[in-house]
Amino acid sequence: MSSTDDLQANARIRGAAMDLFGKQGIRATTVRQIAQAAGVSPGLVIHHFGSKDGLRRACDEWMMAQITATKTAAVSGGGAMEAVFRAQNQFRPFYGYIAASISEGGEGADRLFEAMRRLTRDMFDVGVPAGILREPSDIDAMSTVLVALTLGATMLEGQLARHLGGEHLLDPEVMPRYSITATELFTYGIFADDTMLRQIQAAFAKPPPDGL
Amino acid sequence: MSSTDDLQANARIRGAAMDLFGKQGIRATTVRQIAQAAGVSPGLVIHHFGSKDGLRRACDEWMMAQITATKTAAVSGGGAMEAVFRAQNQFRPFYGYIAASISEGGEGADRLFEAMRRLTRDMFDVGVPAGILREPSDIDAMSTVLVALTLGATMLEGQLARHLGGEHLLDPEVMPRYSITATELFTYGIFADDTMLRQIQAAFAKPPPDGL
DNA sequence: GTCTATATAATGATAGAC
DNA sequence: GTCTATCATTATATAGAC
Repeated sequence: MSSTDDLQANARIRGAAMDLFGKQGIRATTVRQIAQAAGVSPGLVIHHFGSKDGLRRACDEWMMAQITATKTAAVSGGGAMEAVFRAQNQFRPFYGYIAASISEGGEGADRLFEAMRRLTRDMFDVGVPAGILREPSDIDAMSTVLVALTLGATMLEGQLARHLGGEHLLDPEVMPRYSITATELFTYGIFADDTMLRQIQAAFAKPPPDGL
Repeated sequence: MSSTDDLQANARIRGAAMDLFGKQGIRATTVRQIAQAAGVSPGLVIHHFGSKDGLRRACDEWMMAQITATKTAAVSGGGAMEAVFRAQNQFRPFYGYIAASISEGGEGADRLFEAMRRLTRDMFDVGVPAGILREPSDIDAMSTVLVALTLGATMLEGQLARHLGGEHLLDPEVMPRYSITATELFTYGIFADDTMLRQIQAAFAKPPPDGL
């Protein structure tokens, strides 16, 4: 019982921390706020995790465990592409925390970004042979850029949602408009043809004629 | 002379603030750090701007002035599309600050995001008739999403650059790979065809069959 | 395990000399 | 205009009772 209660308080504190870290940023979130949200005293938070940074590390490790566990399940199960998409959606509630943790740096940030990049790369490895995704010319770079764009947009969720007619990305007025627009962008791009792409490829292929 | 020196110190402080705000975030940056970077005492920073928040407001206002000034120049000058692209590039060094200011909220954040969104929308208004850009089905949503994606990626510059083989986005090893990949994404998208787009459009067009 | 103090460090802001 | 010294506030972390 006591060990069960312990685990519950532990999990409640971690959950509250990930929620607030994701919404306000890690530095902007105080131990007192976390304690209040979890319904415990500030002292208990430190008692369990040693320090605020220890709590943050615990959040990173929990998140990593979720990602690796899901990846294993996705690979072993049937319907590979659906599983990969499901994995992406499954983590959307945590995008806020992931983005905050990565953007504020620290030890776990690199591993967390790498895990997300791997997840996205797996999506290409499965989706290209399946005929769902086109093959990027630089699959590692494309995975990296996609993760940065997706996580980055999460950090600006408030502005995004406000301009799309709501408060949060998951609001019923906002979500359709965002999903359709993002999918349209990832289907057709924004350029009418490949003129710009060839210009940029050419510009970087040879040493520039003059400065810059 | 004295007034000239005053302006110089003022500008130096503001410049140091925008640099550090952009790199570390506003909350994470201390008045002492800004003072040291600008080569002045912490007291002088407060003396000139009243408070840390006053300094931040001054940065927002300076940034807004730059954007509006450039917009005017771009519209009045010839070669509209080139001017718009030039405007986008001109602000890249400040993307870090813009993203930080917007993501940490406050008074100026909304105006700043709106200014960037207008700038991007103008790009479509000029680029679509010119045959350079395809017409999005929801041009306001597309402008908003593009700004969020672009600014958001800036916040993760460190990770982006690290995976692309360098330290900063502007490094000579990193920039070509990033530019080409991003342009490829914005030219071809990632999907092989419009299957996914039609699925999502259909899913949101009618009330979902069951929960969610 | 959990709470209530309390100690300590860092930060934004002020006051007054030059 | 600029600096040094200081204050007041806030936040993390500790200590000890229950």
